[in-house]
Amino acid sequence: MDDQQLKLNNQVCFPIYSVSRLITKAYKPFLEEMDLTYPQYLVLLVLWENDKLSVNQIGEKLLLNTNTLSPLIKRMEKMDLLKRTRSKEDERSVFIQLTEKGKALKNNALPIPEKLLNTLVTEDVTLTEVMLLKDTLDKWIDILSDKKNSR
Amino acid sequence: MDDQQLKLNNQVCFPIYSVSRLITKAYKPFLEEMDLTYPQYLVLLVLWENDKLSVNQIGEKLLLNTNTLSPLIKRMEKMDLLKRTRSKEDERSVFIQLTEKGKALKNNALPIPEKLLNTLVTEDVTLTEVMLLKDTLDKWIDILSDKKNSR
DNA sequence: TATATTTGCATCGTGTGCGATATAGTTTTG
DNA sequence: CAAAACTATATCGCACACGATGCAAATATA
Repeated sequence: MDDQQLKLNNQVCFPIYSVSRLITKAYKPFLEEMDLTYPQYLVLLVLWENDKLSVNQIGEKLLLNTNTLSPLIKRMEKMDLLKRTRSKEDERSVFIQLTEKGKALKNNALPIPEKLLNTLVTEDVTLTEVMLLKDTLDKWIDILSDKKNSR
Repeated sequence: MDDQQLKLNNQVCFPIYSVSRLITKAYKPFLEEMDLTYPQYLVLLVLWENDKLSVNQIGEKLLLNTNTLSPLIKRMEKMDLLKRTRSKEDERSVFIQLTEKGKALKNNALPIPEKLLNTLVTEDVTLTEVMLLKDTLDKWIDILSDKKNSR
């Protein structure tokens, strides 16, 4: 039987899986200056854009569930990057807000995206190509996450 | 200061990270019929293509280190999918070989790549688009892993 | 050839991801 | 209005990833 599709080199998903890990590794030197992991950095990106969100709201933006976010956010609270406050309107909700230290980190983070882009955009990989890739990935996120259903 | 680049929607790495997790989730229903996780499936892909490899050789193909592979492979040995044999030429090396059960799983796996592709190739995302994406990702793997240096 | 270095694999600790489940608070419904 | 259904968050268990480190075997070098 034809098993060409089972060959590693013919897989589309494997390079996505690998590149994802390699990119996390590429972030590492920049992030560890701030004592951050990549998922923690993502939480900060969300909060820098829109402070005071519930755990769920952060999860919707990052496509992560509370069973991942809860401990992650608690570690960040321990690092004094944010604080957790239970909502008074709805006692089930917990609002996440940046501390001064958390807000201040934004300045340190400003040069990071460009540094990463310099690694990823080269002779071999043009900016146009990267934009096309992002387009495809964004469409896949729509297909694979249940965003559509919840709209 | 301009912080547009720090916005989540302008990030290229975030969709890669998300899609990687979403694809693992898309594999799940097919893989758990065989009691496999995605990384375990990747190890099998490698071994179906080329049985009897050392732990290091598998790691080179999957871009994973032994600290990840060792426990993973031990779990697969416990599931009777493969066996580990210390090399006689070089006592440091451990060869990994499929058991009959491990070989037999290949037949169950044959339809998986097409099923995944049916999920990923739709009205919105053409096959051409997917091929272009794979090209870009493969180039990034070359850039980000140290493959070049070790050649 | 004795010593230093390198190599292949493994273990440990930490931080995710995520399915399953628990719990408390809120809303719906008979 | 009381019971049922739902919701937001948290906890638990398991399986990765990966940096740091350990160890034994192999290789290089003085």
